[in-house]
Amino acid sequence: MLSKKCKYAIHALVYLAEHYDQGPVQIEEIAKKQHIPHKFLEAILLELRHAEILESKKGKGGGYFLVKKPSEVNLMQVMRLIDGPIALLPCVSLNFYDRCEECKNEKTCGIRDSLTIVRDETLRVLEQSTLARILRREKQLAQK
Amino acid sequence: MLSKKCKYAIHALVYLAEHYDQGPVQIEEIAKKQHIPHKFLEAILLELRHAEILESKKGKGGGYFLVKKPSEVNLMQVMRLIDGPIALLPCVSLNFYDRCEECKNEKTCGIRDSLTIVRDETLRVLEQSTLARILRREKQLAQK
DNA sequence: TAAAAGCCTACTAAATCAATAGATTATAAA
DNA sequence: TTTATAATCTATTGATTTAGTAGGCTTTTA
Repeated sequence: MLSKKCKYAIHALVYLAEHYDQGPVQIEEIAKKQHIPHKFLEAILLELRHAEILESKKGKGGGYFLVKKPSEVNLMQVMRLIDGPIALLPCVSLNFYDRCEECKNEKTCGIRDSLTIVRDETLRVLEQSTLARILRREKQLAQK
Repeated sequence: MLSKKCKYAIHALVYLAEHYDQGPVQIEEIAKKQHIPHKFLEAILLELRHAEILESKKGKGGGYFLVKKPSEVNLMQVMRLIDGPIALLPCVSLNFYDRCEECKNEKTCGIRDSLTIVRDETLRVLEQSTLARILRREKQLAQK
């Protein structure tokens, strides 16, 4: 399961994608609209800024805004950044690989083989899930 | 990520599938062969017994054995049992559903929509990953 | 009847999660 | 140039989960 932090991050990003190219949005506004604790959100947005997904402006009229286009930010990036590995075991992870102590032979491990398929399918879907796509889908669903 | 407990459970089950129809296997044997702490494994196997995947025999010559066929036990069942939800958010879970406090409208949530696809793909693969299939795959990989 | 082997209850140390507090720094407008 | 605004940084904290451990109890079979 995703951590609350990661869920908050996604909601905040979708909100900022809705306000793309409309100038900075204050933490407080996002916090209120998305029901996220202000101080917690502060830390999350800072992390997204360090990852160069967001940028910020201080002082009056300041706030956060997307530096990447909504079509260039996807859930795979965000989840890896906030929660770490997407694979179900470290020995199956692409970005956070760690060898499996139990396995005698990683090459012939049947569990690993199954979980590699899960990983690849998951990555494929998450990579396609851009902020732009999420917004588009929301509008589609709202019309019905 | 899966918990260690869940990883241990899967390894133990694969081991028992290898010894299917060969009488009870003692906890100690599985613990040693799979490098799992004895007492921890005890608790895990008990849980699998309560879920009617395993059965046990007490006393000398006792131990654990599969009651289901290796082709009837899959990773979806085991993961749900040990780690709970497979979906990435509670509001997307089939077996552990919990409503999302942040969303105004769950029906039109674009995040939910993406994660529902991830869930379905993951379930599809995990359900196909039976103990029988894992064993078969290990033999295949070993031959190469 | 004694040894073997699983069963059950309780406890604990360490890590992670979900925040909160408070002081600091940068910016813009008055 | 001051003041209000808003992000930044450091640090601490309580709750929960994870990954076990300890120890006695019960059942079975040789």
